[in-house]
Amino acid sequence: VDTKPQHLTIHDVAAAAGVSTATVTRVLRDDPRVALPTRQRVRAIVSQLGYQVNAVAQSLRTKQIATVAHILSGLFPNPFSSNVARGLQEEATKLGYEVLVYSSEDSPRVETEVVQAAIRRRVDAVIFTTPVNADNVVLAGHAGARVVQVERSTGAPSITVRVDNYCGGREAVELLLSLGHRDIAFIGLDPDRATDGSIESARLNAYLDALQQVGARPRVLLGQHYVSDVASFQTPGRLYIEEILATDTTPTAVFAASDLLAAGALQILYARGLRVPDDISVVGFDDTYAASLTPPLTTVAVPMRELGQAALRCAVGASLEDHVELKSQLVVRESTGSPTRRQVASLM
Amino acid sequence: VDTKPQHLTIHDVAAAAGVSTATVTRVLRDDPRVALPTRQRVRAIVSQLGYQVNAVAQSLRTKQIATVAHILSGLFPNPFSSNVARGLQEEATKLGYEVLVYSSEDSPRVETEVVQAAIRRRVDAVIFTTPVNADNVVLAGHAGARVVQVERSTGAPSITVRVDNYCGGREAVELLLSLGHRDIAFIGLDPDRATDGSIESARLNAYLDALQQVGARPRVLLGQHYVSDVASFQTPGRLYIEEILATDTTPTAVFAASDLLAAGALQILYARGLRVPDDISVVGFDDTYAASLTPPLTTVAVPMRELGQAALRCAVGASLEDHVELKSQLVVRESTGSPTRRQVASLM
DNA sequence: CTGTTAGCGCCTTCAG
DNA sequence: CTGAAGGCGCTAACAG
Repeated sequence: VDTKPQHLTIHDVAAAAGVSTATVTRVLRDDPRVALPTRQRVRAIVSQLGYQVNAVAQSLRTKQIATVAHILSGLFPNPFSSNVARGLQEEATKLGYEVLVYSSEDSPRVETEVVQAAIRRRVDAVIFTTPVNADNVVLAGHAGARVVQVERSTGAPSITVRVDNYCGGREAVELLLSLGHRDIAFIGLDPDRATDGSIESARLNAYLDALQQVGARPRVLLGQHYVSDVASFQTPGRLYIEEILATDTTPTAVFAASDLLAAGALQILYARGLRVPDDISVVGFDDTYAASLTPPLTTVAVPMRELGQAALRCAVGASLEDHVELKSQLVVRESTGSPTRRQVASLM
Repeated sequence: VDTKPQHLTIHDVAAAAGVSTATVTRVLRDDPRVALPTRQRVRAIVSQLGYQVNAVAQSLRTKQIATVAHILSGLFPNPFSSNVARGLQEEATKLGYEVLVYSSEDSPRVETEVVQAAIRRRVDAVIFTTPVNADNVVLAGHAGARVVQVERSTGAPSITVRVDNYCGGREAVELLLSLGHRDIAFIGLDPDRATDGSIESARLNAYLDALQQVGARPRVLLGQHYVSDVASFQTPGRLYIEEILATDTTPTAVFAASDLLAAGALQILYARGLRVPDDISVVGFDDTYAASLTPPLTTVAVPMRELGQAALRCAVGASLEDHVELKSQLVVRESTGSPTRRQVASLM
């Protein structure tokens, strides 16, 4: 390792093999019209020299970029974004694409900048895992890139990949109902305060509809306490559950709209000496932290990786549909059980 | 939006502005030797047309790639990798670089492939957050890229960025000691079974040394149960703590070599009806899951984001040092307390 | 089957 | 201060 090991070019290879550069390219690209001996000789030289084509020159010439941009929000890293990113990665590798990752840092200005950077790179597609500003998704589209919005989306038209939150919510609440619970509280973020409240609405409506169907009275606690710091995302869960515990009758179950909210709730319940699920059942949503919590949390698993995979497939045109909707899955762990006699008695 | 909006070139801009392409470039690159009126006219055309330079052509010509490759292990996504990735991202944006993310999937073969892909792209640097095979880091170096290994490293020489795990471990155990604990168990992975056991060793040795200094007897439970599935990483923690609880005397505190292990331990403790920290104190390591656990876990915070930032700075030559070592930080939460009379009595 | 030629879009001497 | 010309490394006609 000396100073700056200049990269080899096809000219070097051509010279070493005693052929023209055109022949080298043909061998590299598996063009059949090259005599076998020539082919072998070139191959030998290539591997002997350790030559690697210059993908930059190649892209310029062929206009094949084989790269997609993945723009994450400022929330990254969180399990959701990370898992989506991972799925995307996997699928990209599988299909021969590479991924440029950017973060919008939740700022429209920064988002514009990264979209422009992606455009300059002439990426084939721009995938937003939580876009900030509709104009930016339009901008990406105008530049000729395919555009995909994952889970959350602005009004801007594009391919979308999301999960059926309503259905997942129904399953969660219906599990509680089937266990015998009738006094079930809901804690979640206020749909109207979120950038795109559709996820929050779906989960909340699923809860309301499920209760209504059996004539149970809802108890909704919507987050006024929005906390943007990932490190203290449990805090709202703690606050909501405290409000609930301050009422005359404690519900027999709580449906938290996210695992993080549930985590906060579990902490308070523990501090108050209430056992889960003996004294109160808890269900989460996402299946991000669920398995690590105490007790292991029953939750609705969002197929994060699959979202990423689907997003990539759409991004490179390997999918027929333009609007994919994936199903969530209920995962029953140890935080749910039937209401005990004690609880039922206290309700009378 | 018609069919395929051809990208504009510098020629289009030049024609529209009635100047040569050379002038357009100069304006774009803020070359001072362009008359003000000309400059303004070109600028106007550029923004009016929405022209964006073709970074591919630009890179080919200038040989400035301004891109680094970040190769993650198959463990990704986990909070560690994700946070490192995030720090890297931030710093890259700040310094004008872009990041290509790859995953080695823990396979030497795949790792070789992604390193080659990075080389073909002529990236300025290759950053490994958990390299698999030393040959691949050598390969990257041979190709003229700067190479950085984060936290774990193979024997191959390169820039390294890591954290002082020994020091962090000492602080954790010394906290327990200062609280009055003398019977402290250690649960962790066996250093000899890890790819690069230096992290595991450092944490274990810190524990052993700290106990030795006060003459306390160590109780080490090393993981024979290695689980590679992220979804069930709590499992080992559960198994180890069960082994501990099966002994005659229960320790008054447990030092878990990672938050995930601690999470598993907390779950078992809860199931057995033991209160934390009243009956037993628990300390973790990493500060990944700690804040979400029940009770909020006292742990040693690893500066993951800072690792990523430092890695990027080293990767682009913006750092003076070639071997960075960052300090961890003890974060005291609610899982630690003094041993109670009951515990002390039971030890007699 | 193989070589020659002409660019991809941009930047950078070198002249004017 | 501005333009013309050449070339980065590779590929795709087009000839032989």
